[in-house]
Amino acid sequence: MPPPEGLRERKRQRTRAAITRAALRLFAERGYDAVTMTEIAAAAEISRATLFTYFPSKRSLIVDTETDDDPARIVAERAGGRTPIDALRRFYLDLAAAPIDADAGELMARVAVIAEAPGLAAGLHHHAEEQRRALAATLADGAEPDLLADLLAAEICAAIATVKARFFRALADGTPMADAHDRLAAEIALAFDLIEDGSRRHTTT
Amino acid sequence: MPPPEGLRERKRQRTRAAITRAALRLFAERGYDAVTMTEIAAAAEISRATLFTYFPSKRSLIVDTETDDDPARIVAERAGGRTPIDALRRFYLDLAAAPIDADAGELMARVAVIAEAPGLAAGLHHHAEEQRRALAATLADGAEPDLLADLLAAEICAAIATVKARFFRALADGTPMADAHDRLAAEIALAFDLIEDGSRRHTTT
DNA sequence: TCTGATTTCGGACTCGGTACAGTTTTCTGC
DNA sequence: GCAGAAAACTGTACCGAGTCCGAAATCAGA
Repeated sequence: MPPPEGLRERKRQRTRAAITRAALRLFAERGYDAVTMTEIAAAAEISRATLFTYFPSKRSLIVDTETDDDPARIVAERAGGRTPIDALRRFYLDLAAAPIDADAGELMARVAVIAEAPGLAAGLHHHAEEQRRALAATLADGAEPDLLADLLAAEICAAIATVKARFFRALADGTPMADAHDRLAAEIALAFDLIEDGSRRHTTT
Repeated sequence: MPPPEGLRERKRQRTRAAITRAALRLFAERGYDAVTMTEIAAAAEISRATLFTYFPSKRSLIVDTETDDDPARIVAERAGGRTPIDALRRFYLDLAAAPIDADAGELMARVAVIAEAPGLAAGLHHHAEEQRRALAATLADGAEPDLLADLLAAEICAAIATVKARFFRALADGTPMADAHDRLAAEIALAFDLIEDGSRRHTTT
């Protein structure tokens, strides 16, 4: 269905696009916290109530959860004989190897907004916390996670978040996409090496 | 100054105590999210505006930041010749060995409230995030942290948070303080071993 | 007791988010 | 093409956290 079916759906997607466009523009102009939902609704030419049917929260306007890597799922669906960490390492290396398909300009705008929104990290961490919990449960095969599962899940999620943050930070600071992309793969490899081999192998201090 | 100086100061401390008492009671009765600041003010017999001069946010009513372990400080002030991880391991083992001095009943009430407050983790993570950033900077000797410093800081903070969470979870679930306390030391030791030696040494999968 | 500084107070305000009833638009079956 | 069901949109009223302000009460020092 190349035309996405129905006029209703088409309109809806157009409205949705108008909202994100307006929001991103306002955020870029004045910063996340200085823009109100009422203003975004006005800029997108819809009512405030309607805005909340498209996006359940202000945060959801920039934190797209569609492109969602879910560590727990990756571990649960790993090929036989492969360790959880190996599966995760491979997945994220593949992810880093793939080209960025999204609109680079829009992505950069998002990154820039997120990079200097102080009140935004909390929401991201909430999402990360759920992923961590799920990963711990998966590592424990669904049972109540023991200490090792909890620790491993926490370390893995923390490492992934760290590498991601460094990637986006680099982009926001002006590093060309190609360079940041290259570095990303190397950093992912080191992150997983550190988890598997321990810090003793990787530090001199 | 055994009488803390001045009638004003005495009154202030009494009011502060009344607020925390009222808040903790209400939270325990109905849960964190179901209690409003207006209700707390009424229960403490002060005005809502005054309540906000004693506690700047609802969260601050239960998250006492006074007993504050700061990893960055611990690393920065470690004895010469000791590695950062060693310093942290020792500090947290000592912390676990020390008896709990605070009022056990009130502490348990706090823990119980926090354990089932869904909208509370965000604030805690914000604090944790600042600690993580500070630790990374300290590990990098104040310079812009490289990947290794970022990863180590993230893993350490994640591990500490995990062990703490398991401890409080156990208490909230009814584990006697003595048992939870014993387990705490063992879990801290394993957490730091895992960071130093890597997961390969500690898992069979 | 008078004066000046703090504290407290009530109330109005902002902003994110929810609830709802009523209207418009689109879809579907005839 | 039309009637009615379904969905989307709107305005408005509401809630709770948090801020701000002017006025009143309270305290400290002389």
